Amino acid sequence: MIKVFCGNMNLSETLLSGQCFRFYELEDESFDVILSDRVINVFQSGKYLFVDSNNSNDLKNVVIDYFDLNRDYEKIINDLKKKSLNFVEVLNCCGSYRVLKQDPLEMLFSYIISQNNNVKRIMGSIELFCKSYGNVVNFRNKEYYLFPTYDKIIGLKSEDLQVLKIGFRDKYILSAVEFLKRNKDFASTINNMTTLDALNYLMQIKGVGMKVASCILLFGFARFDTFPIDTWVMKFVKNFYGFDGNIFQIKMFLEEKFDTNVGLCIQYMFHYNRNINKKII
DNA sequence: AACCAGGTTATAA
DNA sequence: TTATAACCTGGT
Repeated sequence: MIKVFCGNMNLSETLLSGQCFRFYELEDESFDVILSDRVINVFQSGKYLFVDSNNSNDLKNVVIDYFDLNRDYEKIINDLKKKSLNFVEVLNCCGSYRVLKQDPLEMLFSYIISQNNNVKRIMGSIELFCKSYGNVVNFRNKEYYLFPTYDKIIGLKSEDLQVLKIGFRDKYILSAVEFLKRNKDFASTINNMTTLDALNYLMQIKGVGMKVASCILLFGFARFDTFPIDTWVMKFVKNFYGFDGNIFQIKMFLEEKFDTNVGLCIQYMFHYNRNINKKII
Protein backbone atom coordinates (compact mmCIF):
# COMPACT_ATOMS: atom_id res chain seq x y z
CA MET A 1 0.00 0.00 0.00
CA ILE A 2 1.42 3.38 -0.98
CA LYS A 3 0.23 6.91 -0.29
CA VAL A 4 0.27 9.50 -3.06
CA PHE A 5 -0.55 13.20 -2.81
CA CYS A 6 -3.36 14.10 -5.22
CA GLY A 7 -4.27 17.66 -4.24
CA ASN A 8 -7.75 18.76 -5.28
CA MET A 9 -8.40 15.78 -7.46
CA ASN A 10 -11.57 13.81 -6.78
CA LEU A 11 -11.16 10.11 -7.48
CA SER A 12 -14.75 9.06 -7.99
CA GLU A 13 -15.64 12.13 -10.05
CA THR A 14 -12.67 11.47 -12.30
CA LEU A 15 -13.33 7.77 -12.76
CA LEU A 16 -17.09 8.15 -13.20
CA SER A 17 -16.78 10.98 -15.68
CA GLY A 18 -17.11 8.71 -18.70
CA GLN A 19 -13.51 8.79 -19.93
CA CYS A 20 -12.59 5.41 -18.47
CA PHE A 21 -14.33 2.06 -18.92
CA ARG A 22 -12.15 -0.26 -16.85
CA PHE A 23 -12.95 0.13 -13.16
CA TYR A 24 -15.11 -1.43 -10.48
CA GLU A 25 -16.53 0.48 -7.54
CA LEU A 26 -16.30 -1.60 -4.36
CA GLU A 27 -18.53 -1.58 -1.28
CA ASP A 28 -15.92 0.25 0.77
CA GLU A 29 -15.94 3.15 -1.75
CA SER A 30 -12.56 2.21 -3.12
CA PHE A 31 -12.07 1.38 -6.78
CA ASP A 32 -10.33 -1.43 -8.57
CA VAL A 33 -8.89 0.00 -11.76
CA ILE A 34 -7.37 -2.07 -14.52
CA LEU A 35 -4.34 -0.34 -16.03
CA SER A 36 -2.40 -1.54 -19.07
CA ASP A 37 -0.11 -3.89 -17.15
CA ARG A 38 -1.61 -4.32 -13.67
CA VAL A 39 -4.63 -3.91 -11.41
CA ILE A 40 -4.71 -1.30 -8.68
CA ASN A 41 -7.05 -0.76 -5.77
CA VAL A 42 -7.33 2.93 -4.98
CA PHE A 43 -9.00 4.76 -2.15
CA GLN A 44 -9.13 8.49 -1.55
CA SER A 45 -8.89 10.16 1.81
CA GLY A 46 -8.63 13.94 1.69
CA LYS A 47 -5.79 14.99 -0.54
CA TYR A 48 -4.24 11.53 -0.70
CA LEU A 49 -4.68 8.37 -2.71
CA PHE A 50 -3.98 5.05 -1.04
CA VAL A 51 -3.00 2.52 -3.64
CA ASP A 52 -2.44 -1.20 -3.60
CA SER A 53 -1.59 -3.37 -6.59
CA ASN A 54 -0.71 -6.86 -7.69
CA ASN A 55 2.47 -5.28 -9.09
CA SER A 56 4.24 -2.78 -6.84
CA ASN A 57 7.05 -2.14 -9.29
CA ASP A 58 7.39 1.63 -9.81
CA LEU A 59 3.82 1.96 -8.54
CA LYS A 60 4.06 5.55 -7.37
CA ASN A 61 5.15 6.82 -10.78
CA VAL A 62 2.53 4.70 -12.50
CA VAL A 63 -0.18 6.28 -10.33
CA ILE A 64 1.13 9.81 -10.85
CA ASP A 65 1.22 9.25 -14.58
CA TYR A 66 -2.22 7.62 -14.81
CA PHE A 67 -4.04 10.26 -12.74
CA ASP A 68 -2.06 13.11 -14.32
CA LEU A 69 -0.99 14.36 -10.90
CA ASN A 70 1.96 16.45 -12.05
CA ARG A 71 -0.12 18.84 -14.10
CA ASP A 72 -1.03 22.16 -12.50
CA TYR A 73 -4.79 22.17 -13.04
CA GLU A 74 -5.29 25.10 -10.68
CA LYS A 75 -3.14 27.32 -12.86
CA ILE A 76 -4.89 26.16 -16.03
CA ILE A 77 -8.28 26.89 -14.51
CA ASN A 78 -7.23 30.33 -13.30
CA ASP A 79 -5.99 31.15 -16.78
CA LEU A 80 -9.24 29.92 -18.31
CA LYS A 81 -11.38 31.98 -15.96
CA LYS A 82 -9.96 35.13 -17.54
CA LYS A 83 -10.98 34.02 -21.03
CA SER A 84 -14.69 33.43 -20.61
CA LEU A 85 -16.44 35.09 -17.69
CA ASN A 86 -19.61 33.01 -17.66
CA PHE A 87 -17.58 29.82 -18.00
CA VAL A 88 -16.49 30.35 -14.38
CA GLU A 89 -19.67 28.59 -13.29
CA VAL A 90 -18.46 25.48 -15.07
CA LEU A 91 -14.86 25.75 -13.93
CA ASN A 92 -15.92 26.12 -10.30
CA CYS A 93 -17.57 22.73 -10.30
CA CYS A 94 -14.94 20.88 -12.34
CA GLY A 95 -11.75 21.64 -10.44
CA SER A 96 -11.48 18.13 -9.08
CA TYR A 97 -11.70 16.43 -12.46
CA ARG A 98 -8.52 15.03 -14.02
CA VAL A 99 -7.84 13.73 -17.52
CA LEU A 100 -6.57 10.18 -17.10
CA LYS A 101 -3.58 8.99 -19.10
CA GLN A 102 -4.71 5.64 -20.42
CA ASP A 103 -3.24 3.04 -22.75
CA PRO A 104 -3.28 4.18 -26.42
CA LEU A 105 -4.20 0.76 -27.82
CA GLU A 106 -7.04 0.44 -25.34
CA MET A 107 -8.29 3.93 -26.20
CA LEU A 108 -8.29 3.09 -29.90
CA PHE A 109 -10.58 0.08 -29.46
CA SER A 110 -12.67 1.51 -26.63
CA TYR A 111 -13.66 4.65 -28.47
CA ILE A 112 -14.42 2.82 -31.71
CA ILE A 113 -16.81 0.70 -29.65
CA SER A 114 -18.21 3.81 -27.94
CA GLN A 115 -19.76 5.30 -31.07
CA ASN A 116 -23.56 5.50 -31.05
CA ASN A 117 -23.51 3.36 -27.91
CA ASN A 118 -24.17 3.79 -24.21
CA VAL A 119 -21.68 3.57 -21.36
CA LYS A 120 -23.08 0.39 -19.85
CA ARG A 121 -22.86 -1.49 -23.12
CA ILE A 122 -19.45 -0.02 -23.92
CA MET A 123 -18.09 -1.26 -20.61
CA GLY A 124 -19.66 -4.66 -21.16
CA SER A 125 -18.16 -5.10 -24.61
CA ILE A 126 -14.69 -4.01 -23.51
CA GLU A 127 -14.84 -6.38 -20.57
CA LEU A 128 -15.84 -9.23 -22.89
CA PHE A 129 -12.95 -8.27 -25.15
CA CYS A 130 -10.50 -8.46 -22.24
CA LYS A 131 -11.96 -11.68 -20.84
CA SER A 132 -11.80 -13.31 -24.25
CA TYR A 133 -8.35 -12.22 -25.37
CA GLY A 134 -6.52 -10.54 -22.48
CA ASN A 135 -4.12 -11.94 -19.89
CA VAL A 136 -5.46 -12.76 -16.47
CA VAL A 137 -4.23 -11.05 -13.31
CA ASN A 138 -4.91 -12.37 -9.82
CA PHE A 139 -5.35 -9.72 -7.18
CA ARG A 140 -6.97 -9.98 -3.75
CA ASN A 141 -8.47 -13.38 -4.54
CA LYS A 142 -10.17 -12.18 -7.68
CA GLU A 143 -9.43 -12.55 -11.37
CA TYR A 144 -9.05 -9.53 -13.63
CA TYR A 145 -8.33 -9.40 -17.33
CA LEU A 146 -5.92 -6.96 -18.89
CA PHE A 147 -6.56 -5.35 -22.23
CA PRO A 148 -5.32 -7.70 -24.99
CA THR A 149 -1.75 -7.26 -26.22
CA TYR A 150 -0.76 -6.07 -29.67
CA ASP A 151 0.24 -9.59 -30.75
CA LYS A 152 -3.10 -11.01 -29.68
CA ILE A 153 -5.04 -8.22 -31.37
CA ILE A 154 -3.42 -8.49 -34.80
CA GLY A 155 -4.44 -12.15 -34.93
CA LEU A 156 -8.15 -11.39 -34.55
CA LYS A 157 -10.58 -12.45 -37.27
CA SER A 158 -14.14 -11.38 -37.92
CA GLU A 159 -15.61 -14.45 -36.24
CA ASP A 160 -13.55 -13.75 -33.11
CA LEU A 161 -15.51 -10.53 -32.59
CA GLN A 162 -19.00 -12.00 -32.51
CA VAL A 163 -18.81 -12.64 -28.75
CA LEU A 164 -18.21 -8.94 -28.03
CA LYS A 165 -21.75 -7.80 -28.92
CA ILE A 166 -20.48 -4.76 -30.75
CA GLY A 167 -22.86 -5.09 -33.71
CA PHE A 168 -21.99 -3.10 -36.80
CA ARG A 169 -18.77 -1.85 -35.16
CA ASP A 170 -17.06 -5.20 -35.79
CA LYS A 171 -15.95 -4.10 -39.25
CA TYR A 172 -14.44 -0.97 -37.70
CA ILE A 173 -12.49 -3.06 -35.19
CA LEU A 174 -11.23 -5.16 -38.09
CA SER A 175 -10.11 -2.00 -39.85
CA ALA A 176 -8.19 -1.03 -36.71
CA VAL A 177 -6.58 -4.47 -36.65
CA GLU A 178 -5.41 -4.03 -40.25
CA PHE A 179 -4.11 -0.59 -39.39
CA LEU A 180 -2.11 -1.99 -36.47
CA LYS A 181 -0.56 -4.67 -38.66
CA ARG A 182 0.79 -1.91 -40.90
CA ASN A 183 1.68 0.35 -37.96
CA LYS A 184 3.23 -1.76 -35.23
CA ASP A 185 4.61 1.22 -33.32
CA PHE A 186 1.63 3.51 -33.87
CA ALA A 187 1.91 5.05 -30.41
CA SER A 188 5.47 6.27 -30.87
CA THR A 189 4.59 7.40 -34.39
CA ILE A 190 1.83 9.58 -32.96
CA ASN A 191 4.13 10.91 -30.27
CA ASN A 192 6.32 12.33 -33.01
CA MET A 193 3.42 13.94 -34.88
CA THR A 194 1.58 17.21 -34.57
CA THR A 195 -1.96 16.81 -33.28
CA LEU A 196 -3.43 17.59 -36.70
CA ASP A 197 -1.26 14.97 -38.41
CA ALA A 198 -2.12 12.45 -35.71
CA LEU A 199 -5.85 13.05 -36.23
CA ASN A 200 -5.53 12.35 -39.94
CA TYR A 201 -3.30 9.36 -39.27
CA LEU A 202 -5.95 7.80 -36.99
CA MET A 203 -8.83 8.67 -39.29
CA GLN A 204 -7.40 6.32 -41.92
CA ILE A 205 -9.16 3.67 -39.85
CA LYS A 206 -12.76 3.02 -40.85
CA GLY A 207 -14.95 3.87 -37.90
CA VAL A 208 -12.57 6.48 -36.54
CA GLY A 209 -13.95 9.94 -37.20
CA MET A 210 -13.16 13.30 -35.67
CA LYS A 211 -14.69 12.56 -32.28
CA VAL A 212 -13.14 9.12 -31.77
CA ALA A 213 -9.71 10.25 -32.99
CA SER A 214 -9.85 13.19 -30.59
CA CYS A 215 -10.71 10.94 -27.67
CA ILE A 216 -7.79 8.67 -28.47
CA LEU A 217 -5.43 11.64 -28.57
CA LEU A 218 -6.76 13.28 -25.42
CA PHE A 219 -7.12 10.21 -23.22
CA GLY A 220 -4.28 8.10 -24.64
CA PHE A 221 -1.73 10.77 -25.45
CA ALA A 222 -2.66 13.73 -23.21
CA ARG A 223 -3.11 16.01 -26.22
CA PHE A 224 -5.00 18.88 -24.63
CA ASP A 225 -5.34 20.68 -27.93
CA THR A 226 -7.84 18.17 -29.33
CA PHE A 227 -11.60 18.48 -29.67
CA PRO A 228 -13.77 15.53 -28.61
CA ILE A 229 -17.03 17.23 -29.56
CA ASP A 230 -19.99 14.94 -29.06
CA THR A 231 -23.71 15.30 -28.53
CA TRP A 232 -23.24 16.36 -24.89
CA VAL A 233 -20.84 19.15 -25.78
CA MET A 234 -23.03 20.31 -28.64
CA LYS A 235 -25.97 20.50 -26.26
CA PHE A 236 -23.85 22.45 -23.80
CA VAL A 237 -22.62 24.98 -26.34
CA LYS A 238 -26.17 25.51 -27.53
CA ASN A 239 -27.64 25.93 -24.04
CA PHE A 240 -24.78 27.82 -22.45
CA TYR A 241 -23.60 30.09 -25.25
CA GLY A 242 -26.66 29.98 -27.50
CA PHE A 243 -24.41 28.83 -30.33
CA ASP A 244 -25.71 26.23 -32.75
CA GLY A 245 -23.82 24.56 -35.57
CA ASN A 246 -22.12 21.47 -36.85
CA ILE A 247 -19.03 19.91 -35.31
CA PHE A 248 -16.61 22.05 -37.31
CA GLN A 249 -18.38 25.31 -36.55
CA ILE A 250 -18.43 24.46 -32.86
CA LYS A 251 -14.77 23.51 -33.00
CA MET A 252 -13.89 26.91 -34.44
CA PHE A 253 -16.11 28.71 -31.95
CA LEU A 254 -14.41 27.02 -28.99
CA GLU A 255 -10.92 27.32 -30.43
CA GLU A 256 -11.39 31.04 -30.75
CA LYS A 257 -12.86 31.38 -27.28
CA PHE A 258 -10.34 29.34 -25.31
CA ASP A 259 -7.24 29.28 -27.49
CA THR A 260 -5.25 26.73 -25.48
CA ASN A 261 -6.36 23.75 -23.37
CA VAL A 262 -9.48 23.43 -25.45
CA GLY A 263 -9.53 19.68 -24.89
CA LEU A 264 -9.74 20.19 -21.16
CA CYS A 265 -12.46 22.85 -21.52
CA ILE A 266 -14.53 20.47 -23.58
CA GLN A 267 -14.11 17.80 -20.93
CA TYR A 268 -15.36 20.29 -18.37
CA MET A 269 -18.39 21.05 -20.53
CA PHE A 270 -19.09 17.36 -20.92
CA HIS A 271 -18.62 16.74 -17.23
CA TYR A 272 -20.74 19.71 -16.17
CA ASN A 273 -23.57 19.03 -18.59
CA ARG A 274 -23.63 15.35 -17.73
CA ASN A 275 -23.68 16.09 -14.00
CA ILE A 276 -26.48 18.63 -14.10
CA ASN A 277 -28.50 16.14 -16.12
CA LYS A 278 -27.84 13.57 -13.39
CA LYS A 279 -26.95 10.85 -15.83
CA ILE A 280 -23.80 9.54 -14.24
CA ILE A 281 -23.38 5.94 -15.46
C1' DA B 1 -43.79 0.02 -29.28
C1' DA B 2 -40.72 3.41 -30.41
C1' DC B 3 -36.72 5.69 -29.23
C1' DC B 4 -32.12 6.37 -27.65
C1' DA B 5 -27.11 5.69 -26.62
C1' DG B 6 -20.08 10.24 -25.63
C1' DG B 7 -20.67 8.76 -34.18
C1' DT B 8 -19.38 7.35 -38.72
C1' DT B 9 -20.15 6.05 -43.22
C1' DA B 10 -22.42 5.94 -47.58
C1' DT B 11 -25.42 8.16 -50.50
C1' DA B 12 -27.95 11.84 -52.57
C1' DA B 13 -29.03 16.56 -53.44
C1' DT C 1 -19.92 20.70 -50.02
C1' DT C 2 -23.50 19.86 -46.79
C1' DA C 3 -27.55 17.10 -45.24
C1' DT C 4 -29.81 12.69 -44.02
C1' DA C 5 -30.68 7.66 -43.29
C1' DA C 6 -28.95 3.43 -41.61
C1' DC C 7 -26.50 0.93 -38.38
C1' DC C 8 -26.13 -3.84 -33.93
C1' DT C 9 -27.93 -4.25 -29.47
C1' DG C 10 -30.04 -3.81 -25.00
C1' DG C 11 -32.46 -0.85 -21.97
C1' DT C 12 -36.51 2.21 -20.84
